[in-house]
Amino acid sequence: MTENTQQGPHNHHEPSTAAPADLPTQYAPAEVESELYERWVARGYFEADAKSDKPPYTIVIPPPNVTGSLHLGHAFQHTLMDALTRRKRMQGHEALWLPGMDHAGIATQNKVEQQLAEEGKSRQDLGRAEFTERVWQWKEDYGGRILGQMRRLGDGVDWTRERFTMDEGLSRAVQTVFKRMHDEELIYQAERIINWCPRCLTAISDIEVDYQDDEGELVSIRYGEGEHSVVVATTRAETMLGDTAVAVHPDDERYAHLIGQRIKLPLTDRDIPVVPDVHVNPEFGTGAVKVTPAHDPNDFAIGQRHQLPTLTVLDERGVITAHGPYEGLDRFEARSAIVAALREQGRIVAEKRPYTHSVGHCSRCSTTIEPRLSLQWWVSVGPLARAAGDAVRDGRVEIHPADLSSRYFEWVDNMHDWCISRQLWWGHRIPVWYGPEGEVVCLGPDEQPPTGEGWHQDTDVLDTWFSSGLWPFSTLGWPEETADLRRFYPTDVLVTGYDIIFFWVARMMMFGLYAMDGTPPFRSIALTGLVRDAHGKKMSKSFGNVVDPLDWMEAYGSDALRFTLASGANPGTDVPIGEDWVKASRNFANKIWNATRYALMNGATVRGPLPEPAEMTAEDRWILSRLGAVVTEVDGYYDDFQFARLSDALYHFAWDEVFDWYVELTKTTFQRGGRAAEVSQRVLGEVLDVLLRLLHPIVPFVTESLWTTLTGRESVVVADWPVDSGFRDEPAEQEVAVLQQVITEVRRFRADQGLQPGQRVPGRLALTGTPLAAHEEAIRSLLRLEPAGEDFTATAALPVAGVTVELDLSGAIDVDAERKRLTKDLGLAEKELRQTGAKLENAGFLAKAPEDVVDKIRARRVAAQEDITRIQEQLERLPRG
RNA sequence: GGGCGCAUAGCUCAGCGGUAGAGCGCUGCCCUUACAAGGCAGAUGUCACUGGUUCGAUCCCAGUUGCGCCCACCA
Repeated sequence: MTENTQQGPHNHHEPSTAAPADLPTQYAPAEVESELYERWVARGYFEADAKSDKPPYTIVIPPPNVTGSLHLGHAFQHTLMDALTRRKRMQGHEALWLPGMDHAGIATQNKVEQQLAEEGKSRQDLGRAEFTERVWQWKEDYGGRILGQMRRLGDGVDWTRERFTMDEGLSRAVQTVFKRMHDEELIYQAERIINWCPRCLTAISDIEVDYQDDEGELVSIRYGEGEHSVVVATTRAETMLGDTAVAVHPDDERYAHLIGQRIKLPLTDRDIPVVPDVHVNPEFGTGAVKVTPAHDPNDFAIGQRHQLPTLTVLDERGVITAHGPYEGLDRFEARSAIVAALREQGRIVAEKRPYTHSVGHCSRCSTTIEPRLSLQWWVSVGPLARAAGDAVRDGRVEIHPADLSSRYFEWVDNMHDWCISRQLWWGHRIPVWYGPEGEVVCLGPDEQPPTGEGWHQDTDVLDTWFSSGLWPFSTLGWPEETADLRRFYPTDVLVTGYDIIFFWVARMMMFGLYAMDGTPPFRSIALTGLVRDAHGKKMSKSFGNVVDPLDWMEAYGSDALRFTLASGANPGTDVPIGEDWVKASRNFANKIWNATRYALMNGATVRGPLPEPAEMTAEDRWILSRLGAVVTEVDGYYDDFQFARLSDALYHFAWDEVFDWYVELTKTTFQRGGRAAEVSQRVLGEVLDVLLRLLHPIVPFVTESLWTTLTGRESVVVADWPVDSGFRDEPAEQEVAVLQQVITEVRRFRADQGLQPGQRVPGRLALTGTPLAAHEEAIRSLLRLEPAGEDFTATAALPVAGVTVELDLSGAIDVDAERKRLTKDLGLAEKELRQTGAKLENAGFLAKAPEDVVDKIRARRVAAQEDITRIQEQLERLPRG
């Protein structure tokens, strides 16, 4: 903790012990949330102290793009990360949740270029320096938007440690890693076929290419003449201008006579060789393939095997550069023009036919990718990827849920070298300088560039994921040996989507292991699914089902959104969300609000020691017993990132057990007053105190408002996380279970009889000698039973679990309704009797089933028999209709 | 082409060898002095299909069908 939370001006008690009556009857989130958040920040609750002696707990945020705004996916992951850090902070850890943003090279550059285009300008018009200046300005203007949204969500991040992938410290980290890897030849320059986006005008890596099935046309073209001819098939006819061979399978007898021969390439004055290559599939098409080494990765490989020349015929914008009639045509125009010309020459042997094939598109702008031969920088991933795989394989890093680790392995075990250079202007410039004599110098962060004529820096920048990959340690000060780095690295858990395993997770693993001497960047990886709409459909602009989380937060409160997201968070699975569900969560928050308000009005308190169990009623002991169990249950779920289950457990415990049953059962105790009331008031205070603390990480705002009011203390943010008291009371739990059963049964009877819920009915309770004797008053109150008068004649008797309840309905009983209900129940009980009987007569079952299961079946049979007897008695007692 | 996952109430999803669960929705009654954003009671399922293992299968195994996702150098 920082000085803010220690003794000091901020430590005074807020005037938070408002009289309960002052609390409005409905929770109004919008009014309190932002105020509470700013108070937390001002008090420094979220600031981590590297010098503290508490055990550290660290999460670095997946840095959102500066260009972006908060979408539901962020809100979802942030809710989980916030809950994890808030809980650990309450558990006494030095919890650091480190925020920041990613410069998002290509995405941001595109955005600013779009803006320029609206002004009729291009980045070239501005020049590199002015353009990057403009991007920085843009970042200043819009980049902080998402940070404001994070505050709205309640993200308890340490704002004093906010980082940006392009800030100075992170740039030093980038340069340091680059130089070290360059010197160790893990980074190298090579000319290869890369994925080129003719619109973004840059290379992109394999995973930045989205493949879609596109309708293309497969045309078959005859190369050469007569005996010396061969038919090839292609979907990219325009690349034929760059063909430097035709390849056939070496064993393909159809073409044996051509191997080693040269044939005429149509539309050109060139002859190209026919080469044998085992990678040609004789079954596909004609079994002969045109080879364009400069414009196709496979062809490039064939070219290398046969020392074929590479002939570039398309420029960076996808325009034909080959001399001749097609020069200057766009690749798609050239395609039609060339097919037309070939047809005219009678070289199209089979008419072109529709052909669906997978075509790569730029993931940033959807432009069709053009494979292109060019000189780029690469990371040699072999040893790094192996280490990244091993760290998970040997258990140093755990992936949750475990079955998604196969996706991780699939990637790291088959990784190709990573193209890291981008022909962009926005990003970390490659720290390599070229001299006039062909010198190549890679510089570290403190080294001065060479001076003198003819020296120039590489013009490319690094893939944005290069700096993201350093995030877990660069944000903590690396390469400096900072206190933060020593204290908070490695981080405890990475919370991110399974869709980003390749882009980010694997790369952080590689870089972390490499730069931090084999220490993986996190202990656990908690993978989340994607947020989808209420029908499980992907949210996308084209569907029109995208929701701005701010809208829902404004309407229902941040807590409601957070609780909804947490409730849907089953590890690694997608989360559907709809407005109705957020409403339901808002209702839950309101329920918490009102239940606490009621409790305060009835004297619930946290003051003084908890009374001895001997002084408590059964319901007091029951709810405390359940409370302890819930604490342990919730802790278990946190350990496995089971947010849906812990939310569900808390929801039902709070609403069903505490708010419905316990609160209702204690009403008569409170009315009666006395010592019993004091005991229950203290118990209710205890239950709410613990419950609000348990709920706080998920719904921080409403719990803060209520907890400070309830306890008069500073803030639940810095309260202790509840510990299971260990108190359990099995008899009390059973007693309350019977009580619930009796009450429910009578209520059902009343409902069936059409009695108004408020209508008082003379009733007689035979409770003496049963465990429920002490509950008579509560039962009478809940069931609206009046004392029976002189002329009481029972017309209905409901024996449940040994308790008999008789009601005098003054002859007004609806016999038909009651007979119908009883007959139905009788049928069910008889069925149960048959089924359990069959089981217990089954020798195999008795021999092999575990004892507790057999006992359970026996108990069920006994219960069924009792039910039958009881129901039959009741049926007999009914007046004839 | 390779790999993975899913099929459970009207909808969205939990569960998982031993009496089918939740939320929302639905039906009926109720503005009961905490809450109508609420209370009480209730209805609703060949747990995709076919076989197998088992005393017992929604759950395990095999196959079928239908969806979804990931990977791949589909000329």
